[in-house]
Amino acid sequence: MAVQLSAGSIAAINNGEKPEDVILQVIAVRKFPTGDRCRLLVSDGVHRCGFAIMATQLNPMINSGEVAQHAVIKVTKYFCNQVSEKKKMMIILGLEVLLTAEDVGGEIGNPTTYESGTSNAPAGAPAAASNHSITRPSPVANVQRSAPGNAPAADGGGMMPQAPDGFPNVRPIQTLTPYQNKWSICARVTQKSNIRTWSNSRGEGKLFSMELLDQSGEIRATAFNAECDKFYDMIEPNKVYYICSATLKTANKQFTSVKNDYEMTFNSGTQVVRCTEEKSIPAMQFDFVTIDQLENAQKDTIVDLIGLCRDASEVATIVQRSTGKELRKREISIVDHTNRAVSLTLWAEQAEKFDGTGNPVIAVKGAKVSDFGGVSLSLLGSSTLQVNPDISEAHQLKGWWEQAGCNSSDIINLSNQRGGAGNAVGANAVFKTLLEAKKEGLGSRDQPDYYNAKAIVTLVRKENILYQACPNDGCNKKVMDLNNGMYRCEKCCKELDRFNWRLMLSCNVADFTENHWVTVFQDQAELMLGSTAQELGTLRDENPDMFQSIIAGASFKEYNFRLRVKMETYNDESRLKTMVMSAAPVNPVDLNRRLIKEIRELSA
DNA sequence: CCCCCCCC
Repeated sequence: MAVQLSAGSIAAINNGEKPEDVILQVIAVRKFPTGDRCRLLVSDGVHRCGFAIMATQLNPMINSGEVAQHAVIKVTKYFCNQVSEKKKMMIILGLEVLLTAEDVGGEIGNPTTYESGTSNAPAGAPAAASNHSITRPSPVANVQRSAPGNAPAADGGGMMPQAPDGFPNVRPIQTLTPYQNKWSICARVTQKSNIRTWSNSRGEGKLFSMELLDQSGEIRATAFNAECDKFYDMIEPNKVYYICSATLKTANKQFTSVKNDYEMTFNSGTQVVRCTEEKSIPAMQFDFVTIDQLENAQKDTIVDLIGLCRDASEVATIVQRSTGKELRKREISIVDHTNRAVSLTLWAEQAEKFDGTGNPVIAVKGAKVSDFGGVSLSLLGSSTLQVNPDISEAHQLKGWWEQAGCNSSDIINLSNQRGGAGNAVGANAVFKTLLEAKKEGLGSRDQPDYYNAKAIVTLVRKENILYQACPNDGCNKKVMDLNNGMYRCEKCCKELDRFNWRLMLSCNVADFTENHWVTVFQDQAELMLGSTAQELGTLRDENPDMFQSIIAGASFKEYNFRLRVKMETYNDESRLKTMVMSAAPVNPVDLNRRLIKEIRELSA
């Protein structure tokens, strides 16, 4: 066998040595009853020992079956925790699989169970590891020896920065658990929230939270009330800090995408000191998806994304339905080399400060996927936005844009600006048949329901499709013709000498299950009739035949509709009203794209 | 001790 187990390394590690690149055989994999941590029973050919814990970010290797019983692994990065006086834990932060379970097919050698306190490797086994710890003295380890009160063996092979005075030894974030309290970390703040207040039955207060990153992993930390005041100003995003003495508790995965079983709460004893020797601490880590991958992303997924800002809207004010609060937002359209564009909504300060001039590269961490308009993205309080980050992906995108992207005529927008079913790309768009919508009772609650449906226009009611509307900006209320060349708007309380024609169609739409009457306003109606309201207003009197034929011509076309259903009460009578939010013609190009995709999936 | 993250 070409691969040799690191005989004696289990004893060496338990004796406080730190051999590098330890080659071990996996004897068993055990899942912890809580969380998703895994423990390995490993063998070095001499001893077997269940002291190895896998960092959770390595779990994919277990789930994929790479790390399985009998596989031979090389542990490239690890860290030791002293659990009790005689007991150590080896936390595996990095490993390579040298031989798969099939390659090996059984247990190598005849190892005996390692008993803590056993002196060295038995005679005959090479002391594979001991040289390393002699040739690579660790400054942190030296500090430990001179400070016997501290927990020993906390350096992870001499890679950890030196803690400042009064701080316990620096540990990798991945090794923190609620069961030890003598630790420091040296971590970069990759995300910092605003201060938020809360008030509920359990009380009220304020807090801010942050995400901390080092070489081993990440953790979320929260500072409440007094600690919120104490640390909010000093903690700056992207800077590196030593942190010690905070409370650890199990993270509720429901509320966070941070990859750690635990999270940190600052307490009155928590200390934070800026670290300026920060080179070894990684910067923010992105896990970018390309925009074409969003077509198949589930709604509410959290994603990292990088692309060029091809367009940005002005800041708009909207009213939050639940609270009546005014919110400010800005929509920006992001493109990447997959020739796809997606809309990203920025909120509040981020919306106001954003400057899209010059097509900057936008890197976003932790944006939420929404099914609005097909697929779109929204920033959350926990998201981070970087403009023109100095990373290779950004430079590549800039190059793509200048060479090809800016001239590309075939960029497909996954988010329809009209806010509707769009091109109906995106498996997440909720499509229903008209019968399903009816059976599910959509629109029968207080709030409107929205859904997408593919349907054919069967009939457009000819009567009253046009009305004379107030031309004042954003008013569009029906005006009263005073028959003296003047038109009165009751909303604006003004008499004006002109009006705009506006459309309000009543259409019957049908799919193979059911038909509904729907109302279609201006923009969508113009699209469906292929004429502007102004043209139609003129034609109605000047060329009634053509007017009629335009209306007739709107029938028997197929659309992906975005529909809004709401119960409306008029004269004590309640009935469901369906309104067309958007209508995207089902065009052959999109059909072909979807067919090709479906065929690929079927043949895969 | 929060855990909301909006609107079309």
